[in-house]
Amino acid sequence: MDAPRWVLHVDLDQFIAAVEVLRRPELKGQPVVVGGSGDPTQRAVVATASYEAREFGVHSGMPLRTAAKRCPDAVFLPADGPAYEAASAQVMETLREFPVVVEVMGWDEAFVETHTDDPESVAREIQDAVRERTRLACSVGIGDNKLRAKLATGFGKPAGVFRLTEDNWWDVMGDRTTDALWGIGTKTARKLTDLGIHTVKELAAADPYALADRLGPTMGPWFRRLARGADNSPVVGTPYVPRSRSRETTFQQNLTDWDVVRTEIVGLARRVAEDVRSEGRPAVRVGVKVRFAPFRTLTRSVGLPAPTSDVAAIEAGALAALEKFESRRPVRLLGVRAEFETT
DNA sequence: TCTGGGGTCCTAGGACCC
DNA sequence: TCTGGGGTCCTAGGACCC
Repeated sequence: MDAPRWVLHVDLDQFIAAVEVLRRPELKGQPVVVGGSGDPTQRAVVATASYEAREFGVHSGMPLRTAAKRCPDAVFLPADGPAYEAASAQVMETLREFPVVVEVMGWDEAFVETHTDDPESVAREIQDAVRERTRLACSVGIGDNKLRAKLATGFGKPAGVFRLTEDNWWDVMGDRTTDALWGIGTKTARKLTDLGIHTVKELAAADPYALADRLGPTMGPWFRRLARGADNSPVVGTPYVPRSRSRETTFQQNLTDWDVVRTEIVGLARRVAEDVRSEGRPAVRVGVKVRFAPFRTLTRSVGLPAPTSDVAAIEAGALAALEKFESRRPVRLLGVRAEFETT
């Protein structure tokens, strides 16, 4: 009677590039690179590259300058946040029309929990609905939990469906390197290699005490559970409650005048204060981030005397945090962050 | 590879208190 | 005052993700 629980992970294909191609059909089939202000000589990185651009080795996170070297004929476009937000909202609205729980994970992805005997059919229906409503293609991962659904999506791209469960976990994942797991990056993978652990299978069988010793009491055992595909976290449909709000800027030319640094911090603090006000909850702590040239990043923060959404108080907090820095070396980036109370 | 912007969570050291 | 042990809070940094 009760149909089994399935988690679907819905992920738009080359989302940002796809939105751009929709409003400029002449770009279809061309290498498109979106990021920064669209000027590849600026300090900025690739937000999304179309599949055609990826053929040239261009990928997200890569400096635009590098992308331009690898693919000089690519069309470079500025990132247009509001346009992507609008497209994303349409997609999420479409998902919510199904009798499912939707957890939004970002502009271009969401988890969907459903109870059905035929998850592939639900996945296809979702793909059709999204394509019909937004003209965007998505891939869907099907899993018996969120972790497996998320990893499954990668095997379904582009525009496909893939199911990853306890049954095929070892066949699909066992021999892959540990960084194939969601939550293991290059740093952790390297530490694991030092322990003689290279593959998912090896991590799953590793000594939990050795892992805890090297990677921490929480993270060590958690990585081992990841390698087994274990995850009992729920799909959460309730609105997301942010823990912090922040603003930061990388300057095209490093700042050398500390008066200018102070002015910029005040500007960022005002923007953050606006975000705090619109959040409707007071901030309890304010932090400042400084990236000195060439690339050393330091942070300092202060607790506020009392929880507040007041612009002047947040400004004063940011300036107090800034005063904690001793170095006056050239500055590449400045950021201001406000933290809300944790409940 | 001359390395964005917006987030989350964990860890570790020192301060402080009993 | 040659000095233990445990708990908690604050702060900075690191890793990861989209």
